[in-house]
Amino acid sequence: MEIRQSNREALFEAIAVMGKALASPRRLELLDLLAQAPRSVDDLARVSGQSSANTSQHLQALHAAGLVDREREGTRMRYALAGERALRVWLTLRDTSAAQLAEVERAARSYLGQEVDRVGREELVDRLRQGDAVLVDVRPPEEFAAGHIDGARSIPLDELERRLGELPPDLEVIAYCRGPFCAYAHEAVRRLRAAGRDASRLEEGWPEWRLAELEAESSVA
Amino acid sequence: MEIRQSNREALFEAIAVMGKALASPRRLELLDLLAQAPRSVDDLARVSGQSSANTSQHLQALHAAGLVDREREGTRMRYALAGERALRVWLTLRDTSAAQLAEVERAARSYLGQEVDRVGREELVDRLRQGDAVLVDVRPPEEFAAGHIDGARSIPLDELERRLGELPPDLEVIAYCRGPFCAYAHEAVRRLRAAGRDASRLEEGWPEWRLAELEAESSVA
DNA sequence: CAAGTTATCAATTGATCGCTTGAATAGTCA
DNA sequence: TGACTATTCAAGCGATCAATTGATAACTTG
Repeated sequence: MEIRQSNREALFEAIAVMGKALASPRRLELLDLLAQAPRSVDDLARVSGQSSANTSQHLQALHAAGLVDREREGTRMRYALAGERALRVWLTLRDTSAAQLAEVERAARSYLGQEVDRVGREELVDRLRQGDAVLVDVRPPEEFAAGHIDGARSIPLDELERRLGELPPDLEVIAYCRGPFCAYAHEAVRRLRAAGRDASRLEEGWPEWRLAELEAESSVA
Repeated sequence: MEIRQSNREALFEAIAVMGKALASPRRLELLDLLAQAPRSVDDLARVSGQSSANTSQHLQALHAAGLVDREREGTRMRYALAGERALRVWLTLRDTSAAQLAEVERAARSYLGQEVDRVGREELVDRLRQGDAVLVDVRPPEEFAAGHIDGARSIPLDELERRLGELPPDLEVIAYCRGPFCAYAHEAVRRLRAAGRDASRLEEGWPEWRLAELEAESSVA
């Protein structure tokens, strides 16, 4: 009886190991970055503006919680999200907190700036099939290289104005980035509009698209 | 630029509010109980073996994180899981930790005892349609009253032997309980087998069944 | 092998968390 | 109104956590 109870406690304690990993804003930021592409420790440290030592510690915590994998690559360590499951945990937490906590909504709106026109997944597919829109991935090129929506072309946000000429002038531009809480696509649409182009953003980003693909595959199989 | 950064940090901090709520084994246990049925504070305190004050504090933390709702009911406060979203967060965390962390698997096996035959959702539906099995909910009656699988009959675990006669002797008994990490159905099957009955357990419990129903509804709509 | 890079470790500090205890509050019912 | 119950509050203590700093270890390249 006593044994039963301690086993039960041990079970919740073991689950809480993963919960604890989700309790720090820094670690969530690392998960968010890793959802785009695998990266090295000090790459992540630089992008997230933290010290290497601190970043390394957080990555080890995420690893111990089963949320990220790691692999030596010569002199550096390559960290990556631990598969579809880890991605689903992060997106579920993010979306649920956005739905349930007014403060998340508020912080997101404040970070993203003025809202712009947006299209959903099905509308995007239709538009591309009809050929009256072009899909642009405005994330940094390494992230595009690590994976992107089929049919997208890569124009990082900071090259957008310079490379406007590459975009067929008669087509609407649909931009996407890291996800619904990433400011890149919003900013891209605002700049495209300022340049006189017809533009809108895809509601979701690459991680959401990819998870949907993975889930569609496994439900077929 | 600075403003942008602080907004971005604020966003992750706001999301981490929900993450922090998932960082304590006690709170996870409360979520697990609330996934079965709404309950009052000291009901939860009694069932989870904690002091009322401590339980109340944890429930307030879960409430502040948007994971549980509460409502006054006369002299007591009725806490309930905050809808489908909160349920999905908890089940996702639980299942992902079980898949990714060996320690969770180990703790679960140790808590559940010897494995018994099990059937999946589709098999259950087939068997019930064919009429060669009877579905039994072995959870406490309050939980059955708060919601159960359509077609199930309620026989709480501690009344099982006494009420064996209620079960048609020529049918296999399929038992279910709070979920895959609840020991009731396992124990019920072992006792039924010991009594000479053909028995197996449903792989999932009521919360998983309910979430699947809710998701099916919303994907149709 | 030596120099340089990348990652981790170890020790420390201040902050936060978890739980207990005892008191205060809100609501019910005789 | 007064006794009673359920819940919350407030203070306090020990444990854990987050971040910094400086040192160490692992690996590559010249």
